[in-house]
Amino acid sequence: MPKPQADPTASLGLRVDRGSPVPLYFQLAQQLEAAIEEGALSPGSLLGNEIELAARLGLSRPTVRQAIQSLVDKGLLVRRRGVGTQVVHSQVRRPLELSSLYDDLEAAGQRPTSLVLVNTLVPADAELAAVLGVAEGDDVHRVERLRLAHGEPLAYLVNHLPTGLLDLDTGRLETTGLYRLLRSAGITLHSARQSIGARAAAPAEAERLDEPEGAPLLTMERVTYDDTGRAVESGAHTYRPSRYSFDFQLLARS
Amino acid sequence: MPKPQADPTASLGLRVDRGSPVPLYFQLAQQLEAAIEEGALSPGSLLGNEIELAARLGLSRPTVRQAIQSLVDKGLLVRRRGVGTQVVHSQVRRPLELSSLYDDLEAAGQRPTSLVLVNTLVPADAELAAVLGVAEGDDVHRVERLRLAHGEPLAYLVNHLPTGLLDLDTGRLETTGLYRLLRSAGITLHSARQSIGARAAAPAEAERLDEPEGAPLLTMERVTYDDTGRAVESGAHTYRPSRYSFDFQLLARS
DNA sequence: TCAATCCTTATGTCAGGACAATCGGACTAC
DNA sequence: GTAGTCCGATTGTCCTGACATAAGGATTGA
Repeated sequence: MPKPQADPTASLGLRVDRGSPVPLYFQLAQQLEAAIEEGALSPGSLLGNEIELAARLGLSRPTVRQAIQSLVDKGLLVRRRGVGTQVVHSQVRRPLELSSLYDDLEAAGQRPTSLVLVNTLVPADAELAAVLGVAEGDDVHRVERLRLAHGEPLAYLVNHLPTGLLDLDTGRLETTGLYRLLRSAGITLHSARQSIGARAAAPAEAERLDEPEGAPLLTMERVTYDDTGRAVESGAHTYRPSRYSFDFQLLARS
Repeated sequence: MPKPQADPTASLGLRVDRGSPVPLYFQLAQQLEAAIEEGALSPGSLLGNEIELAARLGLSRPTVRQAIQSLVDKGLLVRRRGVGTQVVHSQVRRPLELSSLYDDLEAAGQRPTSLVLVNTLVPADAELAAVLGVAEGDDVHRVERLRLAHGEPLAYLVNHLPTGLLDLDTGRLETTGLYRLLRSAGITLHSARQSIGARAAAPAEAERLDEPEGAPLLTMERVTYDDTGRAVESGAHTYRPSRYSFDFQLLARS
């Protein structure tokens, strides 16, 4: 007896363009992701088997698997051997990214502004030299910024960068994020080591952020590396906890 | 002229056991990872091309690629078309995991202890019912714990769980972490939504954690989902920032 | 009625081959 | 000398085919 088990991908109008330079598996992954995002593939529904899907699209099974796997890695799908592939119905789907505060705020529609307080060269002390991988006493960029949202101070950002990577134009620092500057200088960001904590505001910090002395502050220290393992940035940030918190989603790795 | 360009994987004594039920790509990935970890493959060195490696091990290229890709996903390797595969030389390699505070402390050799203050059933209020996906007024587990390290209070943990998933034995809660209990109950943890912030300690909180009133506290709120998208746990934790911070490594997703 | 066994179905693993795209160095032409 | 071009090396993409493994339901047996 033929099961009337509808394959939800059948009615999606999926198609791939073999003339496009975009890889086939990527085209498929994008279309599936869009379908999930807009609800055309409802959470919890089975996806219909890979073989059929491959046949329907005129693709090979490995290609289809590669597309599906990329969505599994993103946490959108779950595969079960012997059962099928299922749309996970998670509330939020924002993964933890290597993103800058600026981008985060902009995405949240907060219209962030930056005030560059300091943009200069300083000799690296021992600790800074160690994390950035330069010699002690070598010049490094030092940037201090105040990030505002809706005209209110939100965070105080101190960053150090090795010289020679990019030219830190104060004007551009005020209109965009540091990560975006790094990327547009041809640097491939690879990983970052972060530490998030809290402490009481020292007098100078308190004044900068318009908080009372001793108020709790959220702190983040970070070192960012490019794909060669070279440290490209180190930062020490303090946030007003009433205006900012770190929100993100974790995925269980396999 | 033959290039005397030594393939560092040649001298590693790599071998796979076809009789083992462990997938071949996984065996290879483990051996490569071990070699990187112990320094046999030095940071920055090229890995030698996939074709040769496959031939040497008697594997097909897709299998070797799968092994390498898994290490790329972990951030240990970087591939460059036309160049080769390179060991990234990063300082730390701990990824951000879906791990419990208990496991983290244990891994750090801190010998954590737990004090279960409350372990009972309470009716879910509107907010809790919404995040856990139960009806308002339904009974849910409520667990309050104090986590100690070296006899000093470290964190105060409040968790809520739907009923019917597992039996929360107070004794086991004191000797292990909540995540481990969930996993051993056959629940596959899939993702978690986290929010990390800070605030001043209220009088009751301050006393529990042995901090002065108004002291800064690090806070974390979390909802954990299993692979069907069902919420299996929700927690509100407060940490003493002098004793704990969130340390982790982020990877740029492709 | 209940438990063990078989069967179907789907994903997981692996092989071997082909061609394209890209990087970097060497070579060439101006 | 300098810029453009070619070329070899290596990974990226894609194909076909095969068998293994696990999950779940159906069947069969006590």
